[in-house]
Amino acid sequence: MSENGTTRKRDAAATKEALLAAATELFTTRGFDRTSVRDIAALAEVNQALVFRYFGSKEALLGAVVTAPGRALLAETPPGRLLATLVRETLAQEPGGASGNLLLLALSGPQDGGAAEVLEREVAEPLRAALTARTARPDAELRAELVCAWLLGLALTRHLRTDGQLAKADPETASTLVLDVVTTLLGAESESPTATDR
Amino acid sequence: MSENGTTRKRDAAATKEALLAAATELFTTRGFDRTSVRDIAALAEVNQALVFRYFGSKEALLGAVVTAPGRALLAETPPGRLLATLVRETLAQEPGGASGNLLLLALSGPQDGGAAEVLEREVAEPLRAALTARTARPDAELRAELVCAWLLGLALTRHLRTDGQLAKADPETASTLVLDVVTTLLGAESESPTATDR
DNA sequence: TACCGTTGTAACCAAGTGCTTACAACACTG
DNA sequence: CAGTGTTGTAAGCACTTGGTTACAACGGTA
Repeated sequence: MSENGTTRKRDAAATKEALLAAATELFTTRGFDRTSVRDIAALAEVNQALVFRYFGSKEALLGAVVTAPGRALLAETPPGRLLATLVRETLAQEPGGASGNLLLLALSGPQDGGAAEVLEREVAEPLRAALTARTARPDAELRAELVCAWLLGLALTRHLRTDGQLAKADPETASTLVLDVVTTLLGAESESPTATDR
Repeated sequence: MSENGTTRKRDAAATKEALLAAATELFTTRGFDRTSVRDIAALAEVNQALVFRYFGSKEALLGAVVTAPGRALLAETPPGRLLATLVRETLAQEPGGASGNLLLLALSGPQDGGAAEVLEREVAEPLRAALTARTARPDAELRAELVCAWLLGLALTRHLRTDGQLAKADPETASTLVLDVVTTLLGAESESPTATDR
């Protein structure tokens, strides 16, 4: 029996999801190492042994947490709109919010087989491909990577500098500014640079 | 006596520095939580209790580690050259190297009073000031922050994507590309955009 | 009803953590 | 020489960690 004296309802799917939600919350706010399996289980109101039953290990739980949003984003966004969508969503995200935390979590995690790899495979790589395809320049790939780097920096800046200009500015204004420059960098093959990627 | 049977030479300054060097090495490669005080002491070939004698706590050691390079860079670079210097050094840093690790360490650390704050105060803030001063535009501050964000993204991309285009490309080519675009963004008040900030 | 696989629980383990403390070895000063 | 403050050492404390295990409660089936 749990601390309240009753035995929990038997619902594997529900407890698995509760665990996943709690882990996402704690990993993104405190980081991986500063979050214990017991913390996660407590927040999910679940016995800590169940983490190992359902996910195998703490590390695997992290994998599950970090894989989900990447796949979701890629699944629901057509490749042609990736750039504009990402720029707008990046600059519209709440400063200090969860998605920025998740990004940092992924980046500072283990390089191989970890969160960063998923992010690279599921988001960055398709994005670069889409950007590269837009231009005929010989150094298209480099330029695409420069743009991706900017996107990364923008996301982190918006997340970390909660009272900076980027956080205060109108998302649409900033997006336009960025997209203009990006268009220049990628080679303005379009006549209406502000409406690219549509 | 230490493990080899002898007593260590008495040199407070030297052991303190050895500790600092070892901590920098381990913190940047493994991260803060995955590095134990005993690990640091072992690498420095010093008794672990000395960490607490000289730095007070593990957290304070991190502070010392992270404060040093920021102050050094700002001290030896004239404000007018900050941008060009940073772009060039960022794009010339060895992929996967120490400075990128230090950056990630700072960003994922605690927000308040931690490494990120020092970095902001000692590097980012003066840089933004220098960039803002260059332009008469009303949204100069926003544009400066966009540039800083790019710099951050570039540093991280170069660090993390060790076999990406940015890592492979000629640093000077990439720098020129970036500086060109940045000059456009900040308003091309100069006649020779590639030689800005000199 | 009896059975059995699934789900949940508590107690536990071995290893490691940051940090403290009592003490020994040394280098100075008088 | 004795006395004193500094530097280094070993042992240990109190606690947390990820992970395991033996077992109880349950729900479906036959």
